[in-house]
Amino acid sequence: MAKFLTNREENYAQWYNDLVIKADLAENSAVRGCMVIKPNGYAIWEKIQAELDRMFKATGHVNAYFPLFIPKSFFSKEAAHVEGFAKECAVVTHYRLKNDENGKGIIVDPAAKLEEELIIRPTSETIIWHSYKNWIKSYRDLPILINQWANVVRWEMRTRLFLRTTEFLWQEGHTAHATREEAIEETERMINVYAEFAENFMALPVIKGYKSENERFAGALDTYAIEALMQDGKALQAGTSHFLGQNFAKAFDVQFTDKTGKLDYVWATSWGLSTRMIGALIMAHSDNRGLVIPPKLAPVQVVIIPIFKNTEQLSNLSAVAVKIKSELEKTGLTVKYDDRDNNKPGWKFADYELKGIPVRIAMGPRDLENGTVEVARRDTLEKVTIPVSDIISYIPVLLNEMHKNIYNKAVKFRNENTWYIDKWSEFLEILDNQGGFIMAHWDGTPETEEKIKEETKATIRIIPFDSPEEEGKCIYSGKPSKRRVLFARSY
RNA sequence: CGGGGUGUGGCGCAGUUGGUAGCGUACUACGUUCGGGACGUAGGGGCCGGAAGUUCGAGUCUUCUCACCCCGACCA
Repeated sequence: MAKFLTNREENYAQWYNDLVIKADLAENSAVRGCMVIKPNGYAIWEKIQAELDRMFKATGHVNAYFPLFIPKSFFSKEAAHVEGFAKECAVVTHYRLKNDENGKGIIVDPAAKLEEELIIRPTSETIIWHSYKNWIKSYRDLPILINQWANVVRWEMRTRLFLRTTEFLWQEGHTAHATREEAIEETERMINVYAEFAENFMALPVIKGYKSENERFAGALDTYAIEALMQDGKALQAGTSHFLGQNFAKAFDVQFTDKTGKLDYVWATSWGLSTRMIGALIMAHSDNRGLVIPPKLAPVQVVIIPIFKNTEQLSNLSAVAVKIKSELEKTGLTVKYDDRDNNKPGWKFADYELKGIPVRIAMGPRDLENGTVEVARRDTLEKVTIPVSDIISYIPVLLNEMHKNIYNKAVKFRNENTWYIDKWSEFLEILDNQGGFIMAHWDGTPETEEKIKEETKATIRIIPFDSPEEEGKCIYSGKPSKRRVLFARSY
């Protein structure tokens, strides 16, 4: 096994895996490709959930829940959709076990075979549209703006903690609209929500854009995505929003009567964001000391550590610490006071750095005498000593400042690793050396994209919304192109 | 599914030409410590991933098998 945090350049994947495990976020479970999300990891997910949920509700959405199982027949109604997911589905075929007559233990009871197999949802479009059919008769029933927090299963060949697990947690929004324009507007609205979330809460700069035809969601007319750059130069798709057109409405026969009394199919969108975001957070911000959790998503934002020789000193320190804790909590922060005496302060410092707690307040007898505390920030590891009376005003400002700093650092990294390239040789050279985002011209054909993928493993991550029009020649074919697209190797 | 690697106390590892398992860390107790991952003393914990075989004797050799990790293939 690789040594913890020592071989980052040699093997980023291993470094990442070690970090996840050392920081106590997750571990492999007994089930192939599945992970146990441990309390430290789940707490981050809960913060992500809370913020996203707030944003969804602010944009008019409500939560609901649909079944885990999807009858096989539902799944095959939309041709492109089944094509896209067929290869990675877990299928339930029986509903009962029994004791083997030959003493071989528990076996599947052959008599309990399901007449129709059930698919464990890889995504919920089909089962949701089956319900929507019954809910929608008139334009007055629209729009339907529903989100679901759920688990899904995709039987990928290769898995990695948080980034691609067989089972993962996510939210999936499924909306139904009376008009094409309204649905497109919703698709755009939600990709903007995701981008805003990434930047304001994850401190993660992202690029918004369209997916190319090859990379589009199975069954969508258009897929918008946000892409982020990880520290090893690979791209990570962090959230997607799909304009589904009338594909699912037609597949599930969902028609409504419009204002003029005419029948029409409903327009749809879907959008999702998963526990992969935790992976993005880890890979984007962490350093060789461990995690760096952006302050707004940190389950514990401030930890107070007393430095003491005996119980008398501890109780003197505790009196002050507890007061600081409750004062900070009144401002809405989550604060932990760690007065355990089974670990030395130095051990605690290192441990909380590994776990990415944004701010550490240390206080010992010397501070008590001077009426001060030592405040250390995780992002820069800088320490300052300030008067106790300043803490309440100091910490919130510091946390804001840290968010900005972490974000700016990520922006700087991305800018330094974004290349505007016009020569194929340079394209190859950059992929082999430092990686990163490559902005290059493309002739717009799936064939060219496919060939580039075959030769370099790089794909078009996104056609940025804000990519300006300019005349150019395709980096691969030399044919004319009107704008640059974003190429990268990805997870 | 192909290529490579690893399976030995909770975690990280060593174990030579086969001789009946050890180190670091963690854990327990006591004492001394406590401003950047403390120290001493004394303890507890492993039939060496599993199965079969060779042998007087297998962590070590052979065959089979399982699991995990990395690289590919695959991946809204």
